[in-house]
Amino acid sequence: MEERVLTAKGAATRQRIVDGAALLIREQGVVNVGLDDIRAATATSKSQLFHYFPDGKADLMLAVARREADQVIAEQMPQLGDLTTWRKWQAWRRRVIKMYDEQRDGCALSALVGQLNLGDTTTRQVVGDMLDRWLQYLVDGVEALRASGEIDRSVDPVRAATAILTAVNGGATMLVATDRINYLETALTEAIDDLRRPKR
Amino acid sequence: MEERVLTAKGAATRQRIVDGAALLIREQGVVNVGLDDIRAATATSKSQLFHYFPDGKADLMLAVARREADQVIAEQMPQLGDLTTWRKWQAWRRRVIKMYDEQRDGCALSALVGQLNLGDTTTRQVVGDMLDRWLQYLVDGVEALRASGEIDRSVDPVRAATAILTAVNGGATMLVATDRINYLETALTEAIDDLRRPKR
DNA sequence: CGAAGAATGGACTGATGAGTCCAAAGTAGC
DNA sequence: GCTACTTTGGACTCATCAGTCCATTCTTCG
Repeated sequence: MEERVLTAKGAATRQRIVDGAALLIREQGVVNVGLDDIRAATATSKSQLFHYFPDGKADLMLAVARREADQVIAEQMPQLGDLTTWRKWQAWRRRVIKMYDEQRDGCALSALVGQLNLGDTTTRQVVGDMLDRWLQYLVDGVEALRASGEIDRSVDPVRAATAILTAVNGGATMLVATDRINYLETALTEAIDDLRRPKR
Repeated sequence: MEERVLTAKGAATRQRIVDGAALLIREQGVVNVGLDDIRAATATSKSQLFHYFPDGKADLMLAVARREADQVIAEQMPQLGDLTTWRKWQAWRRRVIKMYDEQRDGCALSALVGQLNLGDTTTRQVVGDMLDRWLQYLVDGVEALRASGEIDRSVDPVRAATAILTAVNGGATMLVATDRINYLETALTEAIDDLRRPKR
């Protein structure tokens, strides 16, 4: 739980390990990355790995999970944080699609989600928190559109935001599974366009 | 590639292995299931595993993948195959939500998708085919609604079906990742309800 | 029956990979 | 520059697990 006392050098090494591990895992998947691979890729020794992550691989994987979860949000900025007009929503949409299209090898989220051990509550927490933050940005965005009158009053911001978030995640999952981007593209576009369709 | 000559007994054993492996994997994830576990759970011997799956674990995993892919479709029947009225769409929707809600431990699809090795083209093919079939049922359903005038002519069946399929997959992924069903419930409901909202 | 081939049992091998350990090198503050 | 602590190197252990091999028991069918 408690972080040990780390010197600047130590902190840098720790970070190097997490970053290197994250990269390897994106490229090859959790299963195919061993501590020795990480060691080699980050120019460290076995003892360093266990020095900075006393509980071993699980510990390190959790650190990677946290890093990647933050990354997922960070990659969408600044657009995600400023969904105040229809035009900006479109910019975010394009950004997301482009983002996943480019790094189709390694969607950080999917690598995380897909390969977590069933019942791993800590990782679940990390992912859950990330999704909460993500959802909140979307809710804020929908509310902004509603406030400015760009979409109908009858739109429920939380429900709409949830639908959009799910479209992104579903699209990303299917992208990884099938290497086809069209699910993401279509579903996200439809979900956003639906904001402008009047409810009945 | 070619199946060997199997006696009835042999075929039964093979099936027992695939079924047992599938169950174990749903419960514990691919990573935590070894050939010895499968051997124990199915009352078989090592030589049997390699007799029926000459290429070893990868071979067996592929058989499991195929089985599970079929299962995903089969579990939604007969509703999925007869989405001809609005009422039937609702029945299917409830069915899907209930299905995932109950077996939240082991969504066959997610277990598959999440844990496949990156770049495993054969598994990708299996998943891709399954999604194609699934999508086709949805497209047929949307077209039926359109033909009967229950929804607007302007609805694009393929796009709408894609959005719905993505909602299910995204919801399922997030269910596994967070143990929360609400993403699936909300996103699927919204995606289906959007069918009835007039385009502009 | 009686061979040919299918099905089964289970010991054995070899590789891999997580985690341990101790000793050495660096660093900080007094 | 001395002591306490952090950081680093890397060999070693031990368990796990996929895959091999051969011997034995069934089945089928002429």
